[in-house]
Amino acid sequence: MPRTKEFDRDEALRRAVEVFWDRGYEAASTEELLAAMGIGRQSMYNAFGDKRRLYLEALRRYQAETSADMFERLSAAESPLSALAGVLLEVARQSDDERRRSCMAVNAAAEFGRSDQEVAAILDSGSDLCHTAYARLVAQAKRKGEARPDLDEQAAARFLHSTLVGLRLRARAGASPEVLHDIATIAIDGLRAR
Amino acid sequence: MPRTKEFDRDEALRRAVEVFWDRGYEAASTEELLAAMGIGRQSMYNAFGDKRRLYLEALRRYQAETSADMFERLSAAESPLSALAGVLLEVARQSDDERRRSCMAVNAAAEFGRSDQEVAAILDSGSDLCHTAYARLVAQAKRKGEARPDLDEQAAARFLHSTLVGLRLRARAGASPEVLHDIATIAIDGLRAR
DNA sequence: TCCTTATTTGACAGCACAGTCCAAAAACAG
DNA sequence: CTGTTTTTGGACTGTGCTGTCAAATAAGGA
Repeated sequence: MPRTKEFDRDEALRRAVEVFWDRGYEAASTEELLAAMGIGRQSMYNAFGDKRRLYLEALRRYQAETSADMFERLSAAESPLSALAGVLLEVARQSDDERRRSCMAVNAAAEFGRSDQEVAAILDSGSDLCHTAYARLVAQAKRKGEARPDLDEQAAARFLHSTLVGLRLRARAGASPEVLHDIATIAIDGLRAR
Repeated sequence: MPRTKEFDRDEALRRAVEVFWDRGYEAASTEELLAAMGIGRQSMYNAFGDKRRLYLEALRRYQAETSADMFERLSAAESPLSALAGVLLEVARQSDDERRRSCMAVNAAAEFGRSDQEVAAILDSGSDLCHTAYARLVAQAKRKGEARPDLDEQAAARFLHSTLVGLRLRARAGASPEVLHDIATIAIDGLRAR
């Protein structure tokens, strides 16, 4: 029987996510990655293929985890609109302690645009998931009378998604939690029925 | 007397902006830059110092030009709120023909975060300029009764800035003009007095 | 104990990159 | 035409990068 692996693949990937999240794809060197993952060169190439595949896997994992978090937060709230507000405000809150890393997916979109098909596909699927969730909540909010009755759910969902992206990039650019709080508040207030 | 320069420094910088805008700082190689600028290696090093200084100069120039455009657009409109709407909608319109490059400043913010002090300073000054312009227009809109009277001008200005950033990144991520149009419309409608 | 098989380790190849050096060309004053 | 001064182009340097290779190592099964 062969020698057994000495490292935990999942844990190593988790640490690779951190590095890519901080530094992006290009700026993250393999040596930096290996140091953070705590494994040797060849082990990484054996387990993940190459830097690019490691990145794709890291991006998929990041998206899966963060969207799971978000969906949990969306379903836990007492009302649809406050659930959406909660998600936006959470980003504003996180931006301080989370070392201003923004969101790995937002960074990926900025770094690659649509130049990389696989990256674009991963990001698109994540965006779609968010979009449907937002649209459903907006519809609920309308039914409950929380949101303006004339609101187009699809358009509002697109707006919310864009707002989150903007929030995260403003956070990366150094905006303070108060600034981000303002942004989130105005965005939600604009949807509210008055 | 010395030999006279064979190239137009301004034109060369203009072309460097295009390359950095498309590809960012890291991904733009000097050879790519030189080819686009139409000059030799040594000429670039003589005229601009090095790649980093060229980038900083390109970023400053980009910001000066695009904000001049925006201010013109903001002052030309018939009403404050429609001026703001015009700016947002212009981004939505541009995103098609402009080869999905988003905005060089947004890309720079994503690429560098706050890791580069000089880049951050350039971006901050641009953001400040936008912010004051937006705040003034929101105040005007309130006075004219176009905007909600309870609106906080500073917060609304922050919101508008974040919305623009979001729009541009969504454009880079591949959002269609219709999607961007929706985002812009909902954002402005949220500020409007009803 | 020895053999098979997979992982680890360290060294190394190949490449692309930013930046430098130097000789040749070009412009103009005298 | 000559001398001075700057630009120019091409070759070159050194460095850092990703990815590979081969030998050493570990873990069981025969």
